Amino acid sequence: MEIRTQLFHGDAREVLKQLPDDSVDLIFTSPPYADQRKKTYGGIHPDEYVEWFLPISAELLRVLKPTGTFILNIKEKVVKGERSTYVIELILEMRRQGWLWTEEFIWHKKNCYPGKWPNRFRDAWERLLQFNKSRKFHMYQEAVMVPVCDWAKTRLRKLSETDLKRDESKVGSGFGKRIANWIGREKVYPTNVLHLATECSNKKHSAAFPEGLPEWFIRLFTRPGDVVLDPFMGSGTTNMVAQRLHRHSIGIDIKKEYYDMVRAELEPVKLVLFEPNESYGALGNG
Amino acid sequence: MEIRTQLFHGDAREVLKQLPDDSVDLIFTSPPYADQRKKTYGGIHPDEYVEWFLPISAELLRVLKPTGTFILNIKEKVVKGERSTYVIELILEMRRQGWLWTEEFIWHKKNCYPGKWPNRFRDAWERLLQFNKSRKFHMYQEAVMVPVCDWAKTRLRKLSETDLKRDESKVGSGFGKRIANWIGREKVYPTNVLHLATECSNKKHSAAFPEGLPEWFIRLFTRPGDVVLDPFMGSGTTNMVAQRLHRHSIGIDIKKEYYDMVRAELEPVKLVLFEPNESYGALGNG
DNA sequence: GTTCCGCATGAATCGATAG
DNA sequence: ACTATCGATTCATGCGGAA
Repeated sequence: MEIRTQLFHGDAREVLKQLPDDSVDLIFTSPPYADQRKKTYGGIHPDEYVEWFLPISAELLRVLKPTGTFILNIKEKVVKGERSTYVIELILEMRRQGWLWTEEFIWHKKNCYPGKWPNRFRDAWERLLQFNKSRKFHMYQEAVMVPVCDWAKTRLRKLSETDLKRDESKVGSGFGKRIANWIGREKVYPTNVLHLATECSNKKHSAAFPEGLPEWFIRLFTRPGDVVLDPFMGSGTTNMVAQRLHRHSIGIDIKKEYYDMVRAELEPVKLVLFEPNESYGALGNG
Repeated sequence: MEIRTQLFHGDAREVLKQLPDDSVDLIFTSPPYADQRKKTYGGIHPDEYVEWFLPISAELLRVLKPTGTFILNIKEKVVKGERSTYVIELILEMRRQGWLWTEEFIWHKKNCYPGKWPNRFRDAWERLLQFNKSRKFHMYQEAVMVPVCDWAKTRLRKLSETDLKRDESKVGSGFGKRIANWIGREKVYPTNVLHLATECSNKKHSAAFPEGLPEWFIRLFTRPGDVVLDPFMGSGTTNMVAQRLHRHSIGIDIKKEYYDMVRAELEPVKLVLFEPNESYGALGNG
């Protein structure tokens, strides 16, 4: 099967208008957090965040198939000692827009940012908000089943603590490279808590989230040949994983630097490129 | 030190009015969850939940010391395939009431309720919303420090007692010996994710949360001799832990059956009982 | 080819200092 | 008074180099 990876350089608010209605199976994205990443993106003030995001989510609602799913990775920052409320306000506003707030997954970050403060602990989790267009959405639960946890007993004696620890962290995601070893064993369905480590000091590309995160949701909500969209692709993790899993994908980023980087890393034969100075072609469904 | 445990039988909305201003150091509670079935005793309809809770949170704001903390254990239900929004609406309304939404802890339930649904996974987490009256609240972080590396802690908890007590000579791998080494290691501050198992032990009454949950917050936000309040005490887990940790505590429940049960279980000499037909005495501060 | 050890690096947050 | 910038704090992880 020929897999297309379409990259766009431009503002998500504008580029999304070029995409046809009901054409995407999964939207997985991690938009710039409020006042975060000022150097790379502009940095949106917490008070303006909902207002900024709503036009985008309106377009996302339009391009998503009725059976599709939108996963929004986000976490509110602390302002003056309080958690900001823009994320929960966004949930309420998106429901008014027509979205269904189906579920909230938790990404439990195994290695969170260090630090010590007198009034709070380190923040070790982020939200993965699941929105849907209708109650009848596609979900392929078997694709993310995890082995039962009796493996530990058999491996405990052989492995060093270091190996044990590292294997375990991968088991939490269900996507350790040793997963092949567990094929044939009894498997169970996962929960709505994902236990992954952030990928730090990965020199090639520093992503906001580990590959295991989009991988889990791509497996869960799409099949090979489906279309995955990330309107804030950043280093392109979502598109890279989609390509590896044989899903078509669309990536958008406002930063030329990211656009160029992802273009260089993804397999060229599968790429379809769109730049602002070109005329946008019609996009077919996957 | 003489520790008082005051139990009230009655409606929290009424009983709380009897408590003096600025007299409580920590409120830890898990209120009755919303229930769609209107007939259910004690259940509040999701649409009426915020309206029902706000008068109570107003009283809680009054009785809490300016340096105190309110921990609200709650999780929204699924209604017609969607997560209800009453919890996030409650956060917004409580802020308007004057509360500061300081933090949201996650209780990651190690063994969550089993089950399978076509469109969602098992729910393995609950919210622990931290509200404060002012930005200067007491926090005793050293009381909840954990051994280095979360995996070490997890490993320790997972091991059975025999594993821990086992003579190192019997363990060819040296695993037991290494466990002992970790115990003496340096400790670090925890994160805002708590990884506790639900208690499925042989308890007569099923508690909404394990003892470890109130214990962690009681240690974190109070010192011995401080006052802990649970306006929906249920089986009295919060008060039981408070008593064990030498904190004064106040428990309220509308169900006579719970009130009687907790009264029977807590150490009688430390109890101060209040029933609706008695005149409420003045309550001293801890 | 393993195992072990050292080190850089994070979607962070606070408090102080400066405009 | 209010916002902007900066240093200090802190720890799990992956990577590279050494034994």
